[in-house]
Amino acid sequence: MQIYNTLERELVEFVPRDQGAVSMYVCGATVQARPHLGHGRYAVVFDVIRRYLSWLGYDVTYVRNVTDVEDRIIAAANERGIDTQDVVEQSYKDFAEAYRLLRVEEPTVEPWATEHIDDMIDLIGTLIGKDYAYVANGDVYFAVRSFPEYGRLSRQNLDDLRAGERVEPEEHKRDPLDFALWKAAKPGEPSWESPWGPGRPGWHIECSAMARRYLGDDFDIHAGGHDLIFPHHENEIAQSEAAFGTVFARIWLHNGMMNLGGEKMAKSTGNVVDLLEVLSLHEPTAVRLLYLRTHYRKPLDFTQEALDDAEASLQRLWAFRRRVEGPVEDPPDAEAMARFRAAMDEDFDVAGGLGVLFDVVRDGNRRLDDGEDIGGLIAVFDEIMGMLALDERSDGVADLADLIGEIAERHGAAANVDALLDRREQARTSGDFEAGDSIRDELAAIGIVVEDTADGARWHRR
RNA sequence: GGCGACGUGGCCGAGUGGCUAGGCAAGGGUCUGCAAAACCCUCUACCCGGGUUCGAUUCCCGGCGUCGCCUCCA
Repeated sequence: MQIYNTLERELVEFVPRDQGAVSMYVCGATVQARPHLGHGRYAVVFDVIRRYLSWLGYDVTYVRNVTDVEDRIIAAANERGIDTQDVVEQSYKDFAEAYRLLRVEEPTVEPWATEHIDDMIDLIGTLIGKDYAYVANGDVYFAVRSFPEYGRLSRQNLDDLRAGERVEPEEHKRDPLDFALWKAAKPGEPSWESPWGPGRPGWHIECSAMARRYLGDDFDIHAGGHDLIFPHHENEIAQSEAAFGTVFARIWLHNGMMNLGGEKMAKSTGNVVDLLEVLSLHEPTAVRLLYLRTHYRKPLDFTQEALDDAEASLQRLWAFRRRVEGPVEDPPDAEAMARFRAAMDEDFDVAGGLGVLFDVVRDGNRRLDDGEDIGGLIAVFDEIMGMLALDERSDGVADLADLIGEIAERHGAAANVDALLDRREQARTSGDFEAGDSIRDELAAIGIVVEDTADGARWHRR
């Protein structure tokens, strides 16, 4: 299997540290506000990579952190006049709900930054002890120029960086490029005791501390958004490798940004689409498919057309599966399965894999029309759809039963769709098409599509 | 200014040194009381200019364009 490693800027053969197991760390969200579409993308894209590795048989340890102490959380709390804890709690709930709707699997471990302050303090102490970091007025900074490898990930030359133009006046850095490991407490901010006085951790240190705690040194995959390459991931490498003298992460994966109107979606610019809103207006699985249609490393422009497109193609997939009832016993068609794997093995080319899936659908439909048995293709289909977690709808329309009940009452049927369809059939055979059509229309109005087939009427949700 | 990515048919979007990716839309058809849904068929593209090659959308060089990072960011 080949994976694109940002560190090398090329495809590398994947060889895990421990045979049969994969250790993976993903930079999760800073819980400061509601998630936008970009957050959904990183979550889904790395979820699929994780699922694929598991599907291949690897025992995957998947760590995704929660940043619950950070400048923007404090800013959000001040702005709204509430406690930082309330900001964190609400935002975390929103993220969790979005992940659930998108069918993102729970991480193996979900460490919270504030629960690992001791680990961070230890790490900072080690860095100071090795002269990679220094204390200044209660702050602790990492001395970038003490780490010769600095800039390797982002291909940046220290002298070319434009940092320093925005150094805050209260900072006491020796070099403008130095970054904070520990920030001295300010009034009204959450703080913890430390050997350097009360304060709170800088942003980058948490990932170094938590990744090491749960995955050790030299773990397999570190993933995150493309915008994290510099400075976040660059700084993580510097901290970890300076402190422990070992390789931090072997492979770095970065997902492309979600764009809106051709420009990056980011809260700071207001150029965002609210994720939970989209998920409430559209089938979440279609949003998942939207993310998956584009290779994870490329930018993805969000448009209504693109989402409608994804929704329509998802309907095609589901419609195919509806043509064959129940699970199949047959072994998956080997050729199709191999084509799918070949695509996925080349840097997780999910879009290419979806092409294989649609080939299976077309081929399957054709052979079904000819009255052939297509168990082997259905098995492939189920395998792939299950692996990608596209196999079922994921919304929570709870009041659908009530709506069906209302319709049933009007037509004197039992309160379920099948009874209504029986009713419609009676009406049609007695020539009362008006009554029959009315049932059909009313069901359509609540999102239930009636299909008349050679074997009678069937229904499904739109 | 430095670093980097990308430019594929109406739209979206994989991939490849020579052999129709795929999806959506559109057009045609099958089915049907009507309709819908569903299914089938059709639609042969790779920014521009050089170069390498028997042959380039695919490799190399240059240009143009779009975007990202260099400040918080998935």
